[in-house]
Amino acid sequence: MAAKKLKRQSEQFYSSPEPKRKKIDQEADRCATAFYSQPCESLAKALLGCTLVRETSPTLRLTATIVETEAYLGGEDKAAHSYNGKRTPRNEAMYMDPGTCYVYSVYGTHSCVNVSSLGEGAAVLIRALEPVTGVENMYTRRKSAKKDKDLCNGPAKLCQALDIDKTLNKVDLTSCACLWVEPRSHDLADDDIVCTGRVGVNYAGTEWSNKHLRFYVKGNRCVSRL
DNA sequence: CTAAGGATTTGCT
DNA sequence: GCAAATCCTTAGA
Repeated sequence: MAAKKLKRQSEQFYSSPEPKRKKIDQEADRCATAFYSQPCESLAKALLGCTLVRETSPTLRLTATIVETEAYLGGEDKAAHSYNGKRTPRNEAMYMDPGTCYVYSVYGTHSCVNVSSLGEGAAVLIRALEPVTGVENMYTRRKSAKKDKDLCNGPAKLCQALDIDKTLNKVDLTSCACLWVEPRSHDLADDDIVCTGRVGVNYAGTEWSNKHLRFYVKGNRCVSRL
């Protein structure tokens, strides 16, 4: 009986457009609204060590550990797309509920993925992952990657590896059935988190590019740069 | 180091 | 409306 119901739900689920899919059963472990509802810097650090899960088909699940993030605060933060409360069609997701996915394209060909946090226009950029499952499939999209650590060691690389593009903009990570985050399976001490200036934001001036709003797991081979 | 690349925004007419 | 400048990057000299 239950199995039949689940099968029907599953069929409905996979026949609807991917970004619109809602979860059909209890995920074993998925970060919920309470997790995302924390200040940007705090969420950026909390995401380290968590698992980003991307289901691209009924039979293919890609997972990778988050090892590098950056906080974009909105308001005074000149590096943020939402600087000074600016709203555009592009950055709407930054103002949506905590746990909303913000995917934007940069330099034309590349996508980057962020997670909305608590605060107006505040979001966390995911900069690097350590691949865990579905590695072979990642290589099919990451043509130039020679080693596993090259698959996801950059914000646009990870999007390509996990097949994340703008069709996933504005999805709710707490309910989307094809993309979500799972909590840390192991503890991560504060001592193992390195804080530095953010990458690629020199246009914002030294004050904001040097602020320690970039976080990565100390010693991890998959971070985008030293 | 530089070129590529196209979506997005801005600043005009 | 259209043209120009900008860009949270990557791959490959």
